[in-house]
Amino acid sequence: MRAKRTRAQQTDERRLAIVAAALDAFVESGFEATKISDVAARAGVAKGTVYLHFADKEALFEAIVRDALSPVVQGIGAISTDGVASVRSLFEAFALPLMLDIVESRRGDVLRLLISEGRRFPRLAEFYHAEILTPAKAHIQRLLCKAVENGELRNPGLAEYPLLVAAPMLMSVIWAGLFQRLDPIDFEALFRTHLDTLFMPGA
Amino acid sequence: MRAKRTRAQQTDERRLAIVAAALDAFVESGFEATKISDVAARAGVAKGTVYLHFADKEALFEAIVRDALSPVVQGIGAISTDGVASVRSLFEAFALPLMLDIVESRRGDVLRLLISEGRRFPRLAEFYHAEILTPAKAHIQRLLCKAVENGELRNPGLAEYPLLVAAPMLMSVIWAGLFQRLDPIDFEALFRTHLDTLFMPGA
DNA sequence: TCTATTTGACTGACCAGTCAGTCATGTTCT
DNA sequence: AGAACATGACTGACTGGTCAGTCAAATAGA
Repeated sequence: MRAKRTRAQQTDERRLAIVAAALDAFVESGFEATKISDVAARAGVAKGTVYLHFADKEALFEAIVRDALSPVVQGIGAISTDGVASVRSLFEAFALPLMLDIVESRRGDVLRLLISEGRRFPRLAEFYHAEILTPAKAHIQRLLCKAVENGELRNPGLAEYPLLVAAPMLMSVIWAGLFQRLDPIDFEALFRTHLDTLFMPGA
Repeated sequence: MRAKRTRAQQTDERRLAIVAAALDAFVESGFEATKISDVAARAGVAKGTVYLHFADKEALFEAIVRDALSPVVQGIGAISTDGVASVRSLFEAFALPLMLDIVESRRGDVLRLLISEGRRFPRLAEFYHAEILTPAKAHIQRLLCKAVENGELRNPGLAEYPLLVAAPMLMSVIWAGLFQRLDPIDFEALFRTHLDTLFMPGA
């Protein structure tokens, strides 16, 4: 039994199929090496159809990266610091699963894609910086300041460099993409050791 | 006054010119987008000449990355731990300048290139892993063990994860490539804060 | 029927890699 | 020494193939 669909719905579905196919293809091959005909084939659509939805290859690329990243933008402010015993427990409860998800999921692929192609797409780098990095930095910084208040941080100066807290995640994403098959790493243990380094012992 | 050159010398010079030009071109545009004709033009040489020295575009790419990375291999074992007061001072004396050099020099460009193209060139990823990462990891680990003996490390468990020590460098390289122009970072201060986090205070 | 949507063959530009020919350099002979 | 010859490094026009983007024709919905 086949559900009836309006034309508008079909069009939307096609667009989503194209976006999903394009994400796979770009992640797999990078921008230059990805063929629009291949994206179309994966989406079960003719090449021309891709051009009904996106002006050109660059527009398609930027659209899928923005789409994939937008949910992250939403989630960044979600963690509340109110009435929480320790900042470390917050990190363990939220940052650790988030990191493991990013490293192992499609989001990690997108991050790698951005790192690889960012220089050729400065607008994308700007978008990422403005919409994700800056809020994320501010959020981490807020948490770190709270941790300093609580006397949880071994090095209070860390509050000025939230990027140092995030660096192991970036490294893990890159490692997962390039070396995990040669030399597997236990990312969870790595991240826990990182927390042990940041926070006072015996909390 | 023009020095006389033998044929062999001229050939060598041309080869070097091609390698240098190719490095610039690949760093600037990535593997796919780089045109051999452009490499040739930059080297002041005809396109065919490039193919007298390198079998194809991939061979040229691998050659320049290996060439650029080999000096790093040499230098890794050079730091001695004998009769040094503190491991931290060793890091400050050697690792900090090394890191600043990598972040700001051509070596950083090559590292970014490797991160971007590594998935498409597994042999290169393997080479980098075997010749650089593994020895570097072992070396850092040796230093960390010594630091544990000295009671210098705030978190002795860190000795199991030398990558955590290197993560800020990787992050800096990526930041330098993508965001430094939007949002400059003082890499030296960042790295010093990193050291403050790793080592006991008041050393 | 008539219109909006989709299709895929087609075009034009582009580029990796080739190869027949050139010529500077090095070698041998007188 | 100097002329005649041999070498092979270098050149760049050319080939074969690829692919982004177009558009006239086919198709499916209203």
